[in-house]
Amino acid sequence: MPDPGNPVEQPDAAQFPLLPQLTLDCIILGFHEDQLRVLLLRWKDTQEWSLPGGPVRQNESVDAAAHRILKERTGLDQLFLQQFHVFGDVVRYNREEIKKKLKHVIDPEKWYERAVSIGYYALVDYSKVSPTPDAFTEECQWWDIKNIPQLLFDHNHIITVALQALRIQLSWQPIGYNLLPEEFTMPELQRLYETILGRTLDPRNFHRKIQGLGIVERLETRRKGGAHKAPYLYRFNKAQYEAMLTEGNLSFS
Amino acid sequence: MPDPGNPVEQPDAAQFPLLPQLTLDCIILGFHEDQLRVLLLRWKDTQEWSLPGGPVRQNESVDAAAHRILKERTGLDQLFLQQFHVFGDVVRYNREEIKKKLKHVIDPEKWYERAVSIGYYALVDYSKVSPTPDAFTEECQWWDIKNIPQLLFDHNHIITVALQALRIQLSWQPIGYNLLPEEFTMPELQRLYETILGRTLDPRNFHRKIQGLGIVERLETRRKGGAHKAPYLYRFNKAQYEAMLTEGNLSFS
DNA sequence: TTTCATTATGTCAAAATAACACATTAAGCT
DNA sequence: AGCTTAATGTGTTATTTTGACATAATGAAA
Repeated sequence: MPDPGNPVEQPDAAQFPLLPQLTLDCIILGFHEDQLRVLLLRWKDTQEWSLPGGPVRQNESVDAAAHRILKERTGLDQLFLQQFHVFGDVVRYNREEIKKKLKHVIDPEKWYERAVSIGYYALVDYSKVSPTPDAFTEECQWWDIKNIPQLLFDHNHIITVALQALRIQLSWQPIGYNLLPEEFTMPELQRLYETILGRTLDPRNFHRKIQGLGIVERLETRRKGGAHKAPYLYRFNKAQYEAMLTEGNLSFS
Repeated sequence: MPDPGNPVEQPDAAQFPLLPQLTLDCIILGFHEDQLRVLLLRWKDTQEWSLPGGPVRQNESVDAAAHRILKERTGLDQLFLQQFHVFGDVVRYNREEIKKKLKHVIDPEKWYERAVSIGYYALVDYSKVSPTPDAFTEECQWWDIKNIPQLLFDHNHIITVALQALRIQLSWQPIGYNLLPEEFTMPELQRLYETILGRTLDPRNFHRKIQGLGIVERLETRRKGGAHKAPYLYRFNKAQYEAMLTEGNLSFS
Protein backbone atom coordinates (compact mmCIF):
# COMPACT_ATOMS: atom_id res chain seq x y z
CA MET A 1 0.00 0.00 0.00
CA PRO A 2 1.13 3.53 -0.39
CA ASP A 3 2.11 5.22 2.76
CA PRO A 4 -0.86 7.17 3.99
CA GLY A 5 1.62 8.88 6.23
CA ASN A 6 -0.67 8.36 9.04
CA PRO A 7 -1.39 4.74 8.54
CA VAL A 8 -4.95 3.80 7.99
CA GLU A 9 -6.75 0.59 8.57
CA GLN A 10 -5.23 -1.90 6.19
CA PRO A 11 -7.26 -4.34 4.09
CA ASP A 12 -5.28 -7.29 5.40
CA ALA A 13 -4.88 -6.02 8.94
CA ALA A 14 -6.63 -9.00 10.46
CA GLN A 15 -4.28 -11.41 8.77
CA PHE A 16 -1.14 -9.45 9.39
CA PRO A 17 -0.80 -7.44 12.56
CA LEU A 18 1.25 -4.32 11.90
CA LEU A 19 3.83 -2.20 13.64
CA PRO A 20 1.84 0.86 14.65
CA GLN A 21 2.71 4.37 13.55
CA LEU A 22 5.53 3.19 11.37
CA THR A 23 5.57 3.11 7.59
CA LEU A 24 7.96 2.73 4.72
CA ASP A 25 8.27 4.83 1.63
CA CYS A 26 10.05 3.47 -1.39
CA ILE A 27 11.68 5.51 -4.10
CA ILE A 28 11.87 3.01 -6.92
CA LEU A 29 14.21 4.31 -9.57
CA GLY A 30 14.63 3.11 -13.10
CA PHE A 31 16.52 4.47 -16.09
CA HIS A 32 14.87 4.77 -19.48
CA GLU A 33 15.35 6.99 -22.49
CA ASP A 34 18.13 8.84 -20.70
CA GLN A 35 15.81 9.71 -17.87
CA LEU A 36 15.93 8.69 -14.27
CA ARG A 37 12.37 7.71 -13.47
CA VAL A 38 10.51 7.04 -10.29
CA LEU A 39 7.51 4.82 -9.81
CA LEU A 40 4.44 6.64 -8.51
CA LEU A 41 0.91 5.57 -7.64
CA ARG A 42 -2.34 7.37 -8.40
CA TRP A 43 -5.04 7.05 -5.78
CA LYS A 44 -8.43 5.69 -6.75
CA ASP A 45 -10.88 8.22 -8.15
CA THR A 46 -8.39 11.05 -7.76
CA GLN A 47 -5.59 12.73 -9.66
CA GLU A 48 -3.36 12.53 -6.58
CA TRP A 49 -0.03 10.71 -6.76
CA SER A 50 2.22 9.37 -4.05
CA LEU A 51 5.18 7.09 -3.48
CA PRO A 52 4.68 3.38 -2.98
CA GLY A 53 4.99 2.37 0.61
CA GLY A 54 3.15 0.81 3.47
CA PRO A 55 3.31 -0.54 6.95
CA VAL A 56 5.63 -3.13 8.45
CA ARG A 57 4.10 -6.37 9.66
CA GLN A 58 4.81 -7.63 13.13
CA ASN A 59 6.38 -10.80 11.84
CA GLU A 60 8.72 -9.30 9.25
CA SER A 61 11.84 -7.19 9.48
CA VAL A 62 11.79 -3.63 8.21
CA ASP A 63 14.04 -4.64 5.32
CA ALA A 64 11.76 -7.55 4.51
CA ALA A 65 8.81 -5.16 4.40
CA ALA A 66 10.67 -3.00 1.92
CA HIS A 67 11.41 -6.03 -0.23
CA ARG A 68 7.80 -7.13 -0.04
CA ILE A 69 6.50 -3.74 -1.10
CA LEU A 70 8.95 -3.65 -3.97
CA LYS A 71 7.98 -7.08 -5.08
CA GLU A 72 4.33 -6.11 -5.00
CA ARG A 73 4.82 -2.96 -7.05
CA THR A 74 7.39 -4.18 -9.54
CA GLY A 75 7.26 -7.96 -9.61
CA LEU A 76 10.99 -7.97 -8.98
CA ASP A 77 12.70 -10.04 -6.34
CA GLN A 78 16.30 -9.06 -6.40
CA LEU A 79 17.22 -5.48 -6.46
CA PHE A 80 19.36 -2.90 -4.85
CA LEU A 81 17.57 -1.56 -1.83
CA GLN A 82 18.97 1.06 0.46
CA GLN A 83 17.63 2.62 3.60
CA PHE A 84 18.47 6.30 3.46
CA HIS A 85 16.57 8.33 6.04
CA VAL A 86 13.92 8.31 8.71
CA PHE A 87 11.26 10.98 8.46
CA GLY A 88 10.16 11.53 12.01
CA ASP A 89 8.64 14.98 12.33
CA VAL A 90 5.50 15.25 14.40
CA VAL A 91 3.75 17.06 11.60
CA ARG A 92 5.04 15.89 8.28
CA TYR A 93 2.26 17.42 6.20
CA ASN A 94 -1.15 18.95 6.41
CA ARG A 95 -3.37 16.14 7.64
CA GLU A 96 -6.67 17.83 7.05
CA GLU A 97 -5.75 18.49 3.45
CA ILE A 98 -4.87 14.83 2.96
CA LYS A 99 -8.03 13.59 4.63
CA LYS A 100 -10.02 15.78 2.33
CA LYS A 101 -8.19 14.81 -0.82
CA LEU A 102 -8.55 11.12 -0.07
CA LYS A 103 -11.98 11.12 1.52
CA HIS A 104 -13.41 8.93 -1.25
CA VAL A 105 -10.70 6.32 -0.72
CA ILE A 106 -10.25 6.41 3.03
CA ASP A 107 -12.88 7.26 5.57
CA PRO A 108 -11.56 10.41 7.27
CA GLU A 109 -12.44 8.81 10.61
CA LYS A 110 -10.01 5.99 10.00
CA TRP A 111 -6.79 7.92 10.01
CA TYR A 112 -4.55 7.02 12.89
CA GLU A 113 -1.95 9.08 14.68
CA ARG A 114 1.16 10.44 13.15
CA ALA A 115 3.54 7.96 11.60
CA VAL A 116 7.27 7.80 11.32
CA SER A 117 8.40 6.82 7.87
CA ILE A 118 11.55 4.98 6.90
CA GLY A 119 12.77 5.91 3.44
CA TYR A 120 14.29 3.35 1.07
CA TYR A 121 15.47 3.82 -2.43
CA ALA A 122 15.64 0.97 -4.89
CA LEU A 123 17.45 0.76 -8.19
CA VAL A 124 15.75 -1.48 -10.70
CA ASP A 125 15.98 -2.55 -14.30
CA TYR A 126 13.26 -0.48 -15.93
CA SER A 127 12.53 -3.05 -18.61
CA LYS A 128 11.89 -5.82 -16.12
CA VAL A 129 9.35 -3.96 -14.02
CA SER A 130 5.61 -4.55 -14.20
CA PRO A 131 4.16 -1.51 -12.43
CA THR A 132 1.27 -2.65 -10.27
CA PRO A 133 -1.05 -0.49 -8.16
CA ASP A 134 -2.14 -1.49 -4.69
CA ALA A 135 -5.41 -1.62 -2.81
CA PHE A 136 -5.71 2.15 -2.52
CA THR A 137 -4.58 3.09 -5.99
CA GLU A 138 -5.55 2.44 -9.55
CA GLU A 139 -2.49 3.42 -11.53
CA CYS A 140 1.21 2.76 -11.16
CA GLN A 141 3.46 4.65 -13.50
CA TRP A 142 6.97 5.85 -14.15
CA TRP A 143 7.64 9.56 -13.89
CA ASP A 144 10.69 11.43 -15.04
CA ILE A 145 12.51 12.54 -11.94
CA LYS A 146 12.82 16.01 -13.43
CA ASN A 147 9.10 16.26 -13.83
CA ILE A 148 7.46 15.07 -10.66
CA PRO A 149 4.00 16.49 -9.94
CA GLN A 150 2.90 17.76 -6.59
CA LEU A 151 2.62 14.61 -4.48
CA LEU A 152 0.59 13.69 -1.43
CA PHE A 153 2.08 13.79 2.05
CA ASP A 154 5.72 14.92 2.25
CA HIS A 155 6.67 12.76 -0.67
CA ASN A 156 8.25 15.47 -2.80
CA HIS A 157 10.59 16.15 0.06
CA ILE A 158 11.34 12.47 0.51
CA ILE A 159 12.32 12.19 -3.14
CA THR A 160 14.66 15.14 -2.79
CA VAL A 161 16.40 13.54 0.16
CA ALA A 162 16.61 10.20 -1.64
CA LEU A 163 18.35 11.79 -4.59
CA GLN A 164 20.87 13.45 -2.32
CA ALA A 165 21.59 10.09 -0.74
CA LEU A 166 21.92 8.52 -4.16
CA ARG A 167 24.49 11.11 -5.22
CA ILE A 168 26.47 10.47 -2.08
CA GLN A 169 26.40 6.77 -2.84
CA LEU A 170 27.59 7.49 -6.35
CA SER A 171 30.58 9.36 -5.01
CA TRP A 172 32.09 6.31 -3.39
CA GLN A 173 30.28 3.27 -4.75
CA PRO A 174 29.55 2.19 -8.29
CA ILE A 175 26.01 2.37 -9.62
CA GLY A 176 24.47 0.67 -12.57
CA TYR A 177 24.32 -3.02 -11.86
CA ASN A 178 20.69 -2.88 -10.87
CA LEU A 179 19.64 -0.04 -13.14
CA LEU A 180 20.87 -1.23 -16.50
CA PRO A 181 20.08 -4.41 -18.38
CA GLU A 182 22.70 -7.14 -18.35
CA GLU A 183 24.31 -5.85 -21.49
CA PHE A 184 24.70 -2.17 -22.00
CA THR A 185 26.93 0.31 -23.76
CA MET A 186 29.41 2.69 -22.29
CA PRO A 187 27.47 5.76 -23.44
CA GLU A 188 24.40 4.37 -21.68
CA LEU A 189 26.31 3.96 -18.45
CA GLN A 190 27.72 7.44 -18.87
CA ARG A 191 24.28 8.94 -19.38
CA LEU A 192 23.10 7.19 -16.23
CA TYR A 193 25.89 8.80 -14.26
CA GLU A 194 25.24 12.14 -15.90
CA THR A 195 21.57 11.93 -15.04
CA ILE A 196 22.20 11.17 -11.39
CA LEU A 197 24.94 13.73 -11.03
CA GLY A 198 23.07 16.34 -13.02
CA ARG A 199 26.05 17.30 -15.14
CA THR A 200 27.82 16.11 -18.23
CA LEU A 201 30.97 14.05 -18.18
CA ASP A 202 33.76 13.72 -20.67
CA PRO A 203 33.40 10.40 -22.50
CA ARG A 204 37.15 9.70 -22.58
CA ASN A 205 37.66 10.43 -18.92
CA PHE A 206 34.55 8.47 -18.01
CA HIS A 207 35.71 5.46 -19.98
CA ARG A 208 39.12 5.57 -18.36
CA LYS A 209 37.61 5.87 -14.90
CA ILE A 210 35.17 3.00 -15.26
CA GLN A 211 37.81 0.77 -16.81
CA GLY A 212 40.12 1.66 -13.96
CA LEU A 213 37.58 0.46 -11.43
CA GLY A 214 37.49 -2.83 -13.26
CA ILE A 215 33.77 -3.20 -12.83
CA VAL A 216 32.91 -3.76 -16.48
CA GLU A 217 34.00 -6.19 -19.19
CA ARG A 218 33.74 -5.44 -22.86
CA LEU A 219 32.06 -8.04 -25.02
CA GLU A 220 32.91 -8.91 -28.61
CA THR A 221 29.54 -7.84 -29.90
CA ARG A 222 28.34 -4.39 -30.68
CA ARG A 223 24.86 -3.00 -30.60
CA LYS A 224 23.63 -2.26 -34.06
CA GLY A 225 20.50 -0.40 -35.01
CA GLY A 226 21.41 3.25 -34.69
CA ALA A 227 22.34 5.39 -37.66
CA HIS A 228 25.85 5.75 -36.35
CA LYS A 229 28.90 3.80 -35.30
CA ALA A 230 27.84 0.73 -33.35
CA PRO A 231 28.86 0.87 -29.68
CA TYR A 232 30.44 -2.06 -27.92
CA LEU A 233 28.38 -3.95 -25.41
CA TYR A 234 29.62 -4.34 -21.86
CA ARG A 235 28.54 -6.31 -18.87
CA PHE A 236 29.38 -5.79 -15.24
CA ASN A 237 32.03 -7.89 -13.59
CA LYS A 238 29.91 -8.96 -10.66
CA ALA A 239 32.77 -9.89 -8.35
CA GLN A 240 34.65 -6.65 -8.87
CA TYR A 241 31.44 -4.67 -8.70
CA GLU A 242 30.53 -6.21 -5.36
CA ALA A 243 34.02 -5.53 -4.12
CA MET A 244 33.69 -1.86 -5.00
CA LEU A 245 30.31 -1.76 -3.30
CA THR A 246 31.85 -3.01 -0.11
CA GLU A 247 35.26 -1.40 -0.03
CA GLY A 248 34.17 1.56 -2.05
CA ASN A 249 36.41 4.41 -2.95
CA LEU A 250 36.60 5.75 0.55
CA SER A 251 39.64 7.84 0.98
CA PHE A 252 40.17 10.67 3.33
CA SER A 253 42.98 12.39 1.55
CA MET B 1 16.36 5.79 29.30
CA PRO B 2 18.49 3.17 27.71
CA ASP B 3 16.88 1.30 24.94
CA PRO B 4 15.50 -1.88 26.36
CA GLY B 5 15.20 -3.00 22.78
CA ASN B 6 11.77 -4.10 23.50
CA PRO B 7 10.53 -1.03 25.21
CA VAL B 8 9.31 -1.45 28.69
CA GLU B 9 6.88 0.55 30.68
CA GLN B 10 8.46 3.93 31.14
CA PRO B 11 8.53 5.81 34.44
CA ASP B 12 7.00 8.88 32.86
CA ALA B 13 4.67 7.05 30.50
CA ALA B 14 1.57 8.65 31.96
CA GLN B 15 2.94 12.11 31.38
CA PHE B 16 4.34 11.45 27.95
CA PRO B 17 2.55 9.04 25.64
CA LEU B 18 5.10 7.22 23.50
CA LEU B 19 5.42 5.91 19.98
CA PRO B 20 5.02 2.17 20.46
CA GLN B 21 7.64 -0.34 19.41
CA LEU B 22 10.06 2.33 18.36
CA THR B 23 13.23 3.33 20.16
CA LEU B 24 16.38 5.30 19.62
CA ASP B 25 19.92 4.29 20.34
CA CYS B 26 22.59 6.93 20.62
CA ILE B 27 26.27 6.40 20.06
CA ILE B 28 27.72 9.39 21.85
CA LEU B 29 31.33 9.79 20.85
CA GLY B 30 33.98 11.88 22.49
CA PHE B 31 37.71 12.16 22.02
CA HIS B 32 40.07 12.09 24.97
CA GLU B 33 43.66 11.03 25.51
CA ASP B 34 43.91 10.06 21.87
CA GLN B 35 41.03 7.67 22.26
CA LEU B 36 37.64 7.74 20.64
CA ARG B 37 35.27 7.02 23.49
CA VAL B 38 31.64 6.10 23.67
CA LEU B 39 29.25 6.79 26.50
CA LEU B 40 27.73 3.67 28.04
CA LEU B 41 25.29 3.04 30.86
CA ARG B 42 25.44 0.36 33.54
CA TRP B 43 22.08 -1.05 34.62
CA LYS B 44 21.12 -0.93 38.28
CA ASP B 45 22.38 -3.78 40.41
CA THR B 46 24.08 -5.41 37.46
CA GLN B 47 27.37 -5.35 35.62
CA GLU B 48 25.54 -5.06 32.32
CA TRP B 49 26.20 -2.13 30.01
CA SER B 50 24.25 -0.71 27.12
CA LEU B 51 23.96 2.33 24.88
CA PRO B 52 21.91 5.31 25.94
CA GLY B 53 18.59 5.45 24.20
CA GLY B 54 14.90 5.41 24.75
CA PRO B 55 11.51 5.83 23.25
CA VAL B 56 10.09 8.68 21.19
CA ARG B 57 7.24 10.68 22.66
CA GLN B 58 4.09 11.25 20.69
CA ASN B 59 4.54 14.99 20.74
CA GLU B 60 8.16 15.19 19.66
CA SER B 61 9.95 14.47 16.43
CA VAL B 62 12.39 11.61 16.23
CA ASP B 63 15.26 14.06 15.95
CA ALA B 64 13.96 15.95 18.97
CA ALA B 65 13.90 12.72 20.93
CA ALA B 66 17.51 12.11 20.05
CA HIS B 67 18.41 15.61 21.17
CA ARG B 68 16.48 15.15 24.37
CA ILE B 69 18.24 11.90 25.18
CA LEU B 70 21.58 13.46 24.47
CA LYS B 71 20.80 16.40 26.63
CA GLU B 72 19.75 14.10 29.46
CA ARG B 73 22.92 11.99 29.29
CA THR B 74 25.47 14.69 28.59
CA GLY B 75 24.01 18.00 29.64
CA LEU B 76 24.82 19.32 26.18
CA ASP B 77 22.44 21.18 23.96
CA GLN B 78 24.19 21.74 20.72
CA LEU B 79 25.98 18.91 19.12
CA PHE B 80 26.45 17.06 15.92
CA LEU B 81 23.77 14.43 15.66
CA GLN B 82 23.40 12.07 12.76
CA GLN B 83 20.87 9.40 12.02
CA PHE B 84 22.75 6.49 10.50
CA HIS B 85 20.66 3.32 10.38
CA VAL B 86 17.40 1.67 11.33
CA PHE B 87 17.68 -1.66 13.07
CA GLY B 88 14.49 -3.45 12.15
CA ASP B 89 15.01 -7.17 12.45
CA VAL B 90 12.20 -9.13 14.04
CA VAL B 91 14.61 -10.76 16.44
CA ARG B 92 17.42 -8.41 17.25
CA TYR B 93 18.76 -10.35 20.22
CA ASN B 94 17.91 -13.08 22.65
CA ARG B 95 14.95 -11.72 24.58
CA GLU B 96 14.89 -14.37 27.26
CA GLU B 97 18.52 -13.75 28.06
CA ILE B 98 17.84 -10.03 28.43
CA LYS B 99 14.78 -10.55 30.59
CA LYS B 100 16.84 -12.73 32.86
CA LYS B 101 19.79 -10.38 33.07
CA LEU B 102 17.59 -7.41 33.87
CA LYS B 103 14.98 -9.12 36.00
CA HIS B 104 15.93 -7.07 39.06
CA VAL B 105 15.45 -3.82 37.14
CA ILE B 106 12.48 -4.63 34.95
CA ASP B 107 9.71 -7.04 35.73
CA PRO B 108 10.01 -9.73 33.04
CA GLU B 109 6.24 -9.46 32.57
CA LYS B 110 6.55 -5.87 31.48
CA TRP B 111 8.51 -6.35 28.28
CA TYR B 112 6.57 -5.39 25.22
CA GLU B 113 6.80 -6.63 21.68
CA ARG B 114 9.76 -6.26 19.41
CA ALA B 115 10.97 -2.75 18.78
CA VAL B 116 12.54 -1.08 15.82
CA SER B 117 15.49 1.07 16.76
CA ILE B 118 16.76 4.16 15.01
CA GLY B 119 20.48 4.62 15.42
CA TYR B 120 22.04 8.06 15.90
CA TYR B 121 25.61 8.96 16.46
CA ALA B 122 26.61 12.16 18.18
CA LEU B 123 29.97 13.88 18.28
CA VAL B 124 30.58 15.82 21.44
CA ASP B 125 33.27 17.75 23.24
CA TYR B 126 34.45 15.26 25.83
CA SER B 127 35.44 17.91 28.34
CA LYS B 128 32.01 19.49 28.35
CA VAL B 129 30.04 16.34 29.06
CA SER B 130 28.59 15.47 32.43
CA PRO B 131 27.75 11.79 32.09
CA THR B 132 24.41 11.13 33.77
CA PRO B 133 22.65 7.79 34.18
CA ASP B 134 18.90 7.42 33.67
CA ALA B 135 16.06 5.80 35.56
CA PHE B 136 17.19 2.27 34.78
CA THR B 137 20.88 2.71 35.28
CA GLU B 138 23.28 3.79 37.96
CA GLU B 139 26.45 4.59 36.11
CA CYS B 140 27.25 6.52 32.96
CA GLN B 141 30.79 6.27 31.75
CA TRP B 142 33.11 6.74 28.80
CA TRP B 143 34.59 3.64 27.25
CA ASP B 144 37.44 3.45 24.80
CA ILE B 145 35.94 2.41 21.51
CA LYS B 146 38.67 -0.18 21.14
CA ASN B 147 37.71 -1.76 24.41
CA ILE B 148 33.97 -2.12 24.54
CA PRO B 149 32.66 -4.90 26.77
CA GLN B 150 29.92 -7.30 25.80
CA LEU B 151 26.81 -5.13 25.75
CA LEU B 152 23.14 -5.82 26.21
CA PHE B 153 20.78 -6.19 23.25
CA ASP B 154 22.40 -5.82 19.83
CA HIS B 155 24.37 -2.83 20.93
CA ASN B 156 27.81 -4.11 19.99
CA HIS B 157 26.53 -4.50 16.47
CA ILE B 158 24.99 -1.04 16.50
CA ILE B 159 28.32 0.47 17.50
CA THR B 160 30.05 -1.32 14.64
CA VAL B 161 27.58 0.05 12.14
CA ALA B 162 27.87 3.53 13.63
CA LEU B 163 31.63 3.52 13.20
CA GLN B 164 31.30 2.46 9.59
CA ALA B 165 28.90 5.34 9.00
CA LEU B 166 31.30 7.69 10.74
CA ARG B 167 34.16 6.63 8.47
CA ILE B 168 32.00 7.19 5.43
CA GLN B 169 31.15 10.63 6.73
CA LEU B 170 34.83 11.32 7.24
CA SER B 171 35.55 10.46 3.65
CA TRP B 172 33.55 13.36 2.28
CA GLN B 173 32.82 15.70 5.16
CA PRO B 174 35.09 17.27 7.73
CA ILE B 175 34.95 16.10 11.31
CA GLY B 176 36.17 17.77 14.43
CA TYR B 177 34.03 20.78 15.05
CA ASN B 178 31.91 19.02 17.61
CA LEU B 179 34.56 16.70 18.95
CA LEU B 180 37.34 19.09 19.80
CA PRO B 181 37.34 22.08 22.09
CA GLU B 182 37.20 25.50 20.48
CA GLU B 183 40.93 25.76 20.36
CA PHE B 184 43.00 22.77 19.47
CA THR B 185 46.29 21.88 17.88
CA MET B 186 46.93 20.32 14.53
CA PRO B 187 48.38 17.14 16.05
CA GLU B 188 45.21 16.77 18.09
CA LEU B 189 43.05 17.02 15.01
CA GLN B 190 45.32 14.59 13.25
CA ARG B 191 45.07 12.08 16.05
CA LEU B 192 41.30 12.37 15.91
CA TYR B 193 41.35 11.50 12.23
CA GLU B 194 43.80 8.70 12.84
CA THR B 195 41.61 7.27 15.55
CA ILE B 196 38.50 7.25 13.44
CA LEU B 197 40.24 5.92 10.36
CA GLY B 198 42.23 3.38 12.31
CA ARG B 199 45.53 4.22 10.63
CA THR B 200 48.31 6.73 10.92
CA LEU B 201 48.60 9.77 8.71
CA ASP B 202 51.61 11.74 7.65
CA PRO B 203 51.70 15.04 9.56
CA ARG B 204 52.91 17.08 6.58
CA ASN B 205 50.32 15.69 4.24
CA PHE B 206 47.62 16.04 6.84
CA HIS B 207 48.49 19.64 7.48
CA ARG B 208 48.48 20.38 3.77
CA LYS B 209 45.11 18.71 3.32
CA ILE B 210 43.37 20.46 6.18
CA GLN B 211 44.77 23.83 5.21
CA GLY B 212 43.61 23.17 1.67
CA LEU B 213 40.06 22.65 2.85
CA GLY B 214 40.24 26.02 4.54
CA ILE B 215 38.33 24.81 7.56
CA VAL B 216 40.83 25.93 10.19
CA GLU B 217 42.53 29.18 11.13
CA ARG B 218 45.82 29.35 12.95
CA LEU B 219 45.95 31.57 16.00
CA GLU B 220 48.90 33.58 17.26
CA THR B 221 49.12 31.68 20.49
CA ARG B 222 50.71 28.34 21.12
CA ARG B 223 49.88 25.77 23.70
CA LYS B 224 52.62 25.56 26.28
CA GLY B 225 52.93 22.95 28.96
CA GLY B 226 54.49 19.96 27.26
CA ALA B 227 58.19 19.16 27.46
CA HIS B 228 58.57 19.87 23.77
CA LYS B 229 58.06 22.48 21.10
CA ALA B 230 54.79 24.30 21.71
CA PRO B 231 52.20 23.62 19.02
CA TYR B 232 50.15 26.39 17.46
CA LEU B 233 46.52 26.64 18.40
CA TYR B 234 43.85 26.54 15.73
CA ARG B 235 40.16 27.13 15.59
CA PHE B 236 37.65 26.07 13.02
CA ASN B 237 36.43 28.52 10.44
CA LYS B 238 32.76 27.91 11.06
CA ALA B 239 31.54 29.24 7.73
CA GLN B 240 33.95 27.22 5.68
CA TYR B 241 33.39 24.18 7.88
CA GLU B 242 29.65 24.37 7.36
CA ALA B 243 30.19 24.76 3.66
CA MET B 244 32.25 21.59 3.56
CA LEU B 245 29.60 19.80 5.57
CA THR B 246 27.01 20.71 3.00
CA GLU B 247 28.87 20.54 -0.28
CA GLY B 248 31.34 18.04 0.97
CA ASN B 249 34.08 16.64 -1.14
CA LEU B 250 31.70 14.71 -3.30
CA SER B 251 33.25 13.99 -6.59
CA PHE B 252 32.68 11.11 -8.85
CA SER B 253 35.93 11.60 -10.59
C1' DT C 1 73.54 22.92 29.42
C1' DT C 2 72.04 18.64 28.17
C1' DT C 3 68.51 15.57 27.13
C1' DC C 4 64.02 14.27 25.77
C1' DA C 5 59.71 14.52 23.51
C1' DT C 6 57.11 16.53 20.23
C1' DT C 7 56.17 19.83 16.80
C1' DA C 8 56.78 22.42 12.31
C1' DT C 9 57.95 22.29 7.85
C1' DG C 10 59.44 21.45 2.09
C1' DT C 11 60.57 18.66 -1.96
C1' DC C 12 59.97 15.42 -5.36
C1' DA C 13 57.93 11.49 -7.71
C1' DA C 14 53.76 9.22 -8.84
C1' DA C 15 49.03 9.07 -9.63
C1' DA C 16 44.68 11.03 -10.65
C1' DT C 17 42.12 14.37 -12.86
C1' DA C 18 40.64 17.73 -16.31
C1' DA C 19 40.71 19.56 -20.75
C1' DC C 20 40.70 18.91 -25.40
C1' DA C 21 39.54 17.01 -31.21
C1' DC C 22 39.09 13.94 -34.78
C1' DA C 23 38.67 9.59 -37.30
C1' DT C 24 35.29 5.78 -37.53
C1' DT C 25 31.12 3.60 -38.85
C1' DA C 26 26.07 2.18 -39.17
C1' DA C 27 22.01 3.68 -41.24
C1' DG C 28 19.33 6.29 -44.27
C1' DC C 29 18.85 8.91 -48.28
C1' DT C 30 19.53 10.00 -53.15
C1' DA D 1 27.36 3.42 -55.04
C1' DG D 2 28.12 7.35 -52.89
C1' DC D 3 26.89 10.92 -49.69
C1' DT D 4 25.08 12.63 -45.37
C1' DT D 5 24.00 12.28 -40.61
C1' DA D 6 24.56 11.04 -35.96
C1' DA D 7 26.81 8.99 -32.37
C1' DT D 8 30.79 6.29 -30.95
C1' DG D 9 35.81 5.22 -29.85
C1' DT D 10 39.99 6.78 -28.68
C1' DG D 11 45.14 9.45 -26.99
C1' DT D 12 47.91 13.35 -25.28
C1' DT D 13 49.13 16.94 -22.35
C1' DA D 14 48.85 20.09 -18.53
C1' DT D 15 47.29 20.51 -13.92
C1' DT D 16 46.18 18.99 -9.51
C1' DT D 17 46.38 15.82 -5.89
C1' DT D 18 48.45 12.37 -3.39
C1' DG D 19 52.11 9.76 -1.12
C1' DA D 20 56.63 9.24 0.55
C1' DC D 21 60.26 10.95 3.08
C1' DA D 22 63.90 13.65 7.14
C1' DT D 23 65.47 17.30 9.90
C1' DA D 24 65.63 21.57 12.52
C1' DA D 25 63.23 23.91 16.32
C1' DT D 26 61.72 24.42 20.96
C1' DG D 27 59.70 23.85 25.78
C1' DA D 28 60.31 21.36 29.89
C1' DA D 29 62.80 18.70 33.02
C1' DA D 30 66.90 16.88 34.76
